[in-house]
Amino acid sequence: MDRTRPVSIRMVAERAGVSTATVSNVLNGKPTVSKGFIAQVRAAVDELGYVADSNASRLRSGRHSLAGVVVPDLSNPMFGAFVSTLEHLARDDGFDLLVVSSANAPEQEAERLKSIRSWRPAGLIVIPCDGAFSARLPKGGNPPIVVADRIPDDGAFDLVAVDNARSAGAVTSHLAQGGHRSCLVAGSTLAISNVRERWDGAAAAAGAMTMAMIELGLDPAAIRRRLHERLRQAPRPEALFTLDHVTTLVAFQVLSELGLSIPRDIAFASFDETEWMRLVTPPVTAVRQPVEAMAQAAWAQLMRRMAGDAAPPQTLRLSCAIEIRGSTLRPSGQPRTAAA
Amino acid sequence: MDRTRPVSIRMVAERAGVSTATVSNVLNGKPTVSKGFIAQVRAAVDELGYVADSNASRLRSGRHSLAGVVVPDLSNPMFGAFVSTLEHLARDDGFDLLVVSSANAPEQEAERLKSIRSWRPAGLIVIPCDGAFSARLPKGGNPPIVVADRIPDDGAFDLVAVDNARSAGAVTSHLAQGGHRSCLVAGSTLAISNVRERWDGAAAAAGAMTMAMIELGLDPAAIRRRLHERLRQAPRPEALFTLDHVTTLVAFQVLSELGLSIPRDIAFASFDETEWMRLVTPPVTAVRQPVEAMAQAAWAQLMRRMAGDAAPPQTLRLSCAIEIRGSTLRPSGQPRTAAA
DNA sequence: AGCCTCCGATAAAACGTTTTATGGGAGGAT
DNA sequence: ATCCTCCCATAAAACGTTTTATCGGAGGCT
Repeated sequence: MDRTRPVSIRMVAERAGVSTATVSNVLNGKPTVSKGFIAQVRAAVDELGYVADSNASRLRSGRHSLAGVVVPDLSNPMFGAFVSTLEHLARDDGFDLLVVSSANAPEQEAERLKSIRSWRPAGLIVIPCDGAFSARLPKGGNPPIVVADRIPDDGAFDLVAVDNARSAGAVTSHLAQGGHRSCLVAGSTLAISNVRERWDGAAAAAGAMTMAMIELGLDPAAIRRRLHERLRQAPRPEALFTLDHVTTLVAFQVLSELGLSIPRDIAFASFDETEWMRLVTPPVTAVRQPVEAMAQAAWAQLMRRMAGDAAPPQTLRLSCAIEIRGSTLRPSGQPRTAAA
Repeated sequence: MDRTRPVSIRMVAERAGVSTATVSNVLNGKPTVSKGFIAQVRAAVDELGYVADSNASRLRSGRHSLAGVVVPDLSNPMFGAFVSTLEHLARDDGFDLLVVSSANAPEQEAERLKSIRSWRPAGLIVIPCDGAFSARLPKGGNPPIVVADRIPDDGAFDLVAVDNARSAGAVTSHLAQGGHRSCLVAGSTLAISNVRERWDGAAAAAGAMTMAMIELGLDPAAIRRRLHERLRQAPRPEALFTLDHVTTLVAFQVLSELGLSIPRDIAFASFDETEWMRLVTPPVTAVRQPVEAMAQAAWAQLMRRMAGDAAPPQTLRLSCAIEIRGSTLRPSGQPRTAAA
């Protein structure tokens, strides 16, 4: 409200009748200050509502308490949950978080990385928007970086991700065992390592089931158009497996628009669960990613790096839970041949 | 990766064979530098990958490029979308965003406000966790603050919110006109102005419909328990209107667990739409809040304040869209008396 | 009393910038 | 040739901290 210059350590010192050095010593808990002065300084701080300027503090001491987070899109609930978890962990360790979004656009990611570096964060946690991440890293002393969720094509980074291939494979073999004979796998783009790994894993576990992959892009309108087109072609696949959040959402709507009944006309499964998948009827079979655990692992690793750990880059793969639900269960007694 | 001290303006100056002042002048586009030196400096900057330290810069120049955001919970998609929009707007105006979450807890909010202030942001956008917000503001020179979504009980703030009462009233009268004779309104807590305003608005527009309000708290487990309990009591209300995101989600599940069919056994409407409400069958009637517009208005107002605008605090109320869907439509021809 | 030690407080330097004030050199006018 | 003006570059101060080095004084010892 009041637009005056914020109180500085000098004003506190003056009010307490001591030097700025003493104020600093009190606030940082140095044991060299006498009882009386401690009390005086505390009083002055309270009266003035003084909070030390973290920037100036960092400038002189070199001790950072700021970390940066770069995510593709904050409005995606999964990334929201990721950042939220991170924020709490960081807080517990005394760090604040600078959050930027790359909007899934490589140029924007590059620019954000540069601008975030101007704050000299002690460390960075990044979910890159595609595999070419390391080329966009500004050269010149970068802080420690932990890459999460999506794997860059090159570069030596600490990585935290999920076992995409295994989980996708589990879904595919579940579908195959359910008697489905063809499966369309839909994802945004193979430029994203997640999608690539999921497709590879899905294909590898297909068994006798016929598999096809379709790349739909990142724009919801385009996804919708392309999927409409594909699903109207004969023969229609007996199962649809969507590999990421946006694709799943649009696909579910498209199925409904085409009047296809799940799972009678087509089975439906998704990577990346969101809450609505439990709420619809039938509920949707989905791979639930351990977002909180991923955030936790990423932060823990970053803390180690910030503390000076110089071990070689480490990769961590977390396993997902497969939630089998009604959307992939064969309607009892209905032989598939009759429906197709 | 490399843990050396980041390049400073001094190294750039040395490499370019000029003084630090000249480097600064080049980078800030001061017109007083000769062509030749500009080129030399640019080259040195590129070679070293130099990015000026925003903190040191701010310290000397007094020009800030950091703003703070305080939200109750980043994992709530609505707040995620809010922050996401804010982030893009801020970016366009050259600001970075420090994001903290208060976890809907007053003490945490107070602590976050204090810690965020240590970064000396140029301005703050806050969604408070309850009405007592102004009491938690640290005293002593605060930056301009815009409060969004929830209205504090006191204090002179710029406010951006939605017309809760009118929108809730519209839902209630829609229910009444549909022939429902009793309605249970469920919300987290009346300590949140939104919930209070929505309840007031809903009650005011009830007409002949019997209204009851139930406060369920913020904890999902407790919400679930209390709602189960209430809905098993006779007489069961003919309609359920939930006033916030979490309550809605839990309520929808509870209805399903109790085996109640929507809208035959009970009509269902929600404030605060999320994407799944369009996906379930029947789709859920909901009030859609203009989250992006709210973020936009909040940021615009904050920009004005940061530019020095000293006009008296201003309140903005944005209007919501009411999405009438299947969950509140009377099953055709079925007289309600037969169902109840 | 004289000396040494130690404790506690402070003055001043340093961090990486921007800005103000200063200074030097080139060129034009007398 | 001398002087005056610009123009462009720089030295130095300043921002709000922390830290190092200094300094004064109280107390204990001979």
